[in-house]
Amino acid sequence: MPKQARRQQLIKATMQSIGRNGLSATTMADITRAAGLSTGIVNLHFESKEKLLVETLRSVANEYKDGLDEIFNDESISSAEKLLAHVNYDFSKKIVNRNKLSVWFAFWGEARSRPVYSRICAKHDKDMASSLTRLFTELIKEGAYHHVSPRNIATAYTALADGLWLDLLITPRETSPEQARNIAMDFLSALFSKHFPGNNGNSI
Amino acid sequence: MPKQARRQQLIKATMQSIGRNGLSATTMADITRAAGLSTGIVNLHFESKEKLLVETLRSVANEYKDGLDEIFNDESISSAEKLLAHVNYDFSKKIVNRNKLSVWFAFWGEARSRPVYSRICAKHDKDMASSLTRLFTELIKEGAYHHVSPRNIATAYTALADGLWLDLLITPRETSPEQARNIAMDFLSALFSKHFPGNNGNSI
Amino acid sequence: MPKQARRQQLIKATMQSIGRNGLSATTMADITRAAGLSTGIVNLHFESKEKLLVETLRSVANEYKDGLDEIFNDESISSAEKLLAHVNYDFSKKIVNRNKLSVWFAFWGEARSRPVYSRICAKHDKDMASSLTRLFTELIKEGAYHHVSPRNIATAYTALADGLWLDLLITPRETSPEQARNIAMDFLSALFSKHFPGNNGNSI
Amino acid sequence: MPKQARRQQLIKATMQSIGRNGLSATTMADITRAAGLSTGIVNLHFESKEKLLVETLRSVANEYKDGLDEIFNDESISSAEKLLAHVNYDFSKKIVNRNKLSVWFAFWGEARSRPVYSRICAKHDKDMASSLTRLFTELIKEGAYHHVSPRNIATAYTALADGLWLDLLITPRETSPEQARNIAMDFLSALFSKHFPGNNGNSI
DNA sequence: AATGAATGAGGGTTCATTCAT
DNA sequence: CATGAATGAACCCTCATTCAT
Repeated sequence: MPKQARRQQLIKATMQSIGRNGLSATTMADITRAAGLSTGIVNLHFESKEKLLVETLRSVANEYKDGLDEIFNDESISSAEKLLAHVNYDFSKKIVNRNKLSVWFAFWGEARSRPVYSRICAKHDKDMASSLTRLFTELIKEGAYHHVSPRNIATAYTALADGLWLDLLITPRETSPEQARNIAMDFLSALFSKHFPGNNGNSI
Repeated sequence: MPKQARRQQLIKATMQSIGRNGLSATTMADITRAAGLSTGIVNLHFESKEKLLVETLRSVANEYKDGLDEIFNDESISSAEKLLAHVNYDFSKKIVNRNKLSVWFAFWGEARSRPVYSRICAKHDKDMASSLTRLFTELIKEGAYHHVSPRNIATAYTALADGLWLDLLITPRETSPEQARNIAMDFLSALFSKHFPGNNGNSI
Repeated sequence: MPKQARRQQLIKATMQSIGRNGLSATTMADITRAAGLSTGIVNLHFESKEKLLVETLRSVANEYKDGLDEIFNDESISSAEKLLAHVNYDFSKKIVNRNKLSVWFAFWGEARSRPVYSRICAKHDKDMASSLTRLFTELIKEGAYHHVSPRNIATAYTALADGLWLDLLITPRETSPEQARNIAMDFLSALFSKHFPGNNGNSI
Repeated sequence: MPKQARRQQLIKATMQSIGRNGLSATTMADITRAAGLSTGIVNLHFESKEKLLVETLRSVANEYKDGLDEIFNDESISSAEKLLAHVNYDFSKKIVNRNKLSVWFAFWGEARSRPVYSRICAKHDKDMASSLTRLFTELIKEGAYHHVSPRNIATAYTALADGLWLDLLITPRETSPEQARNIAMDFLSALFSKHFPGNNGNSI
């Protein structure tokens, strides 16, 4: 089995275990069992548990970013359409699932005391913010006058999405991805009513 | 020393350790050292580490709720003023500090796989949501016509605040509590321009 | 149980295990089992296995040195008598036994690649050499003319004793402590026939 | 590559690793890396690590013995000259070097608890002792009257040489092979002044 | 013959918990 | 009540060995 595939297999098993047991209760034995492999395999491919965890975080972050980049780089659609695609993406099955959300919150919980996690999360946030800011800047150029800076709108949208993810993670019975998506769209409608007029009321 | 005081002392030490070391690296020894007490003291007063952790989460949640209740129950101020006070409270020194934010995110990260944490967080969210919903309902009654349901506005605001807390936790150098507060106010201004006209642009 | 006594107990158990199993096959489990204590006890009292091993080496070295110091400091006997006592000591039951000899050779075998061991052994050798040199110097002063320097005689005696210990360790059936002692005495007789005339032939 | 050459290559790599890292820290990976070969190679040629180690000890012992046999079997020189050659050999570059001394002491340290090592060392000692005894017997026959038995002189010389090797291994900065050789010669001079008159004082 | 990815028993260490003082 | 020495299960990691290639 190719080296990269093995690493990916182990990262996937790690995400499963974090999803099922939480980060603090995730043991090497859990991970290797989930992968159907032997005890020593992680140290063979990642040197240590810690490095596997870091790669797992990086993997989730990169996967998220890659999906967004596809949207951002699509030159056939307008900025508003990109934003719409962004929201749909943020609350799609690919992103909103127990394992991946668990990974995000697990590492956010530890980030403050682990510089490595912190750096990865911070860089990710920065990347996301600058892409979104560009988008909002263009929307405003297109005539959507607004007194709030594009940068702050970007921060607000990201915060809103993260907060909605929390609801989806903790109270999945009371919040559906669909509802969360509509709430996010209502936020955009409130700010850019010309670009997103149609969603009004959907989130109810 | 009175029993309750000792328990409070240990809960405080736990918060400090979670703030400094993260939940997964917080040991009983860390906690008792931070409290200046001996090894066995936690098991004496809380039976187990797990129960101390649960009480710590409960303590942070209750403290937050108590502060809000004071605002909600203040009959001398209007709904709009209550909302303003709420926002100010959410980003005040009392709430936004390393230790307490660390506790929130630490337990959110583990909540999915620990029913006890999940239940506490879910109940807390529900309480907050219903108070906020009532507030937004009244604002709308007061003439702020809006097509989004009060319930969803409450969810959105809470999500926004949680997401901003994440920024304050992970990138404290790039986000100040003041900025976060202003972003939250901009959100309310966008929805309730009549009640909150003044903040426009402050968040820039 | 007093802290020092516990440490001594563990050092003794370590010596036993090194004597029985060799250094490389000595596990923490062996040591704690030999001491009749639990798994974690070594890390509680010595922090790590490595530190326990170092303390074990130091203990054997110090015990040897203490015994010799008693002889060296005894002002009621002559230099020649001290030397005689030294030889008797070197091949006495207190020094020549499986456990202690095993410790010496185990650490000598690892010394070259472990600076900590090396330093301890080197310091010990230096101390022994200077004491012995003083003794030989006095013997020569007392009229035992000799063309070999006292320092070199000391080195030679120490080397001879160490080498005889090796025989006692590896071929205990073919070499008795008594024989080894006599061979060492023959060596001294050859160099200081006036002081040690009587042993001639005993070693046969 | 011929089978014997490969085995020799691995034995050499083992000696290097024992010299550099010590026996207890010598892993199969160290050995195969030092040999520039792959992981499984040792088990292919030696079945197990243990057997490779035994062969390494045997190799060092045999090499030492072969060199001595050349001296013993040289019929063109006298017994005294053989003894002189023996001493020179014992402290020559071929014998006194980090790797080989490390091997000797490493296995001596483990010999007591490993019958295989013990047997090899004991046999080696016995062989050496009998050759040396023969030599000393002849020297005594040649008129060097001595009251100590040839056997014991042999034992003493061997012990002295081993002990000097220890100095060379542990405190190489304070003892040179040259000095050690001279000390050994002084020992022989003291016993056989007629045969070895010249070294007097060299060791100073 | 040689490789090196994979295995898994066994190692040292940590740490929540206990209990005699 | 409070202490802290002692316990031992469970953790992560190492490394000799195997075997498909």
